[in-house]
Amino acid sequence: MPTPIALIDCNNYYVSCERASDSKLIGVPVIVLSNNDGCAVARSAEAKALGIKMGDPVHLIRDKIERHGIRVLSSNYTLYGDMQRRVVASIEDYARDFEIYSIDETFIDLAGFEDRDLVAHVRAMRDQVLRWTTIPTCVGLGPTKTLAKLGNAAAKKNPLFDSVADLRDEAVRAWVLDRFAVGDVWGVGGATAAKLAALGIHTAGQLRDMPIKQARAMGSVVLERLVAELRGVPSGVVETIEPQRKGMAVTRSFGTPVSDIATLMGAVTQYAMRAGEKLRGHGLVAARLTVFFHTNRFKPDAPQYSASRMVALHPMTNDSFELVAAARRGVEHGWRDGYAITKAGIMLDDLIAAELRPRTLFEGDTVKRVRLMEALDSVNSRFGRFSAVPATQGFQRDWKMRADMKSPAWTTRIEDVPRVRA
DNA sequence: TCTGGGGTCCTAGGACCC
DNA sequence: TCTGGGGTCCTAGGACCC
Repeated sequence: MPTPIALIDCNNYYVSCERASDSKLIGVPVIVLSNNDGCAVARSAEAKALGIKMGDPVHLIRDKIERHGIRVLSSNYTLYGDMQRRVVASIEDYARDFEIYSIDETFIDLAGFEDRDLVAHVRAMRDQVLRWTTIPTCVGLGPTKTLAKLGNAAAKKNPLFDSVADLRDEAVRAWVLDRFAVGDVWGVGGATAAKLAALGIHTAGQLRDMPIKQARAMGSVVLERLVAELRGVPSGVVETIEPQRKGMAVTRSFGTPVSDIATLMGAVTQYAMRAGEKLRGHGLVAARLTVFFHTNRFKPDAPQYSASRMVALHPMTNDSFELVAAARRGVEHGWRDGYAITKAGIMLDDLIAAELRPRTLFEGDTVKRVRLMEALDSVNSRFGRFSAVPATQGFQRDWKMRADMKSPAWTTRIEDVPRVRA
């Protein structure tokens, strides 16, 4: 019998975080938007009931928002990150090992707790999260990660479960799988769901019963493992040590389109500066940088253009100015006049720990540059991001993304902490 | 009349996730 | 006017080598 695994997942996470700080948002329909205020990425139960879907572009649901008085917020990642820390702290007593899977989900390895009533155990855990953070959660229990995830989804959807579904129980598991759409299974996306449908496979139960060889032929080892997991045979474990990161990106859509190279250079310079800061924050160096930019793909009638240029970084580096120089070279090579660019980004690949980086013969004075970067980071951390920037970044940032309805940094900036009148 | 087989490394692109 | 950002993993195919 495999070790039981639990998945705890916060309900409507971004909305719940906003409600933790502003009680006026409780009981009314609320949505939180993606970066650039583009689409709805979190919805309260009330907003879901009004038919707002995940990923709905906000400009297409304007009338609904006004008609029902839906509260709309820009995303506030500082707040969500800080709240995550608090959620994890509330879980710690209930698990010896866990894997933080995303900003609102954690897998828990329940090895060593098997002699307990695990349903009571996870109920106590979610009570603790609620008490300490006000954030409601659901929990799925199962012999594999896929089944824990599926149980979590069932607990969310079906009120019968009262927020906790235990799929270790064979009868419960079979009942849930037969009613669970195959496209909602973790790891089955649109492309795979379409192929499965052509074979008459529409439920998680049918996928579980698919011949393993056929699964392999259709969706390679990925689908093969998935079928095994649905049968209760683990093919992945709870990863308790954080893996070495392989790549890193800073990409943004523009608030208004950009049609001249100087402005694009300004934006890309800022992204490269930020990418350098992220690299140093993780103690890493990169071996290559890719810069890309493109026009608006949602407007097929407008002239389309897309460029992507890879630049090798040798020696490997996390020096912001080297990254900026590489990125600017890439933009120069890829630029064409006459297009309205709406998005650009920097990607860094082949990362390794800075102290493991290979040395080269002609490095110059790296000590000075390292100290310069340290000074830059400390200025920006003390006086706010982008206090010290290269002039090439420009001062007119007309392209910067929209975030018109962002809540204050309630929990992380002293001026924003709410006051309570005595 | 006849033109190998097998291995590694790298990259691009697809699919999926939250 | 207006459609996010940041990741992972896998495979196919080309280049190269002996």
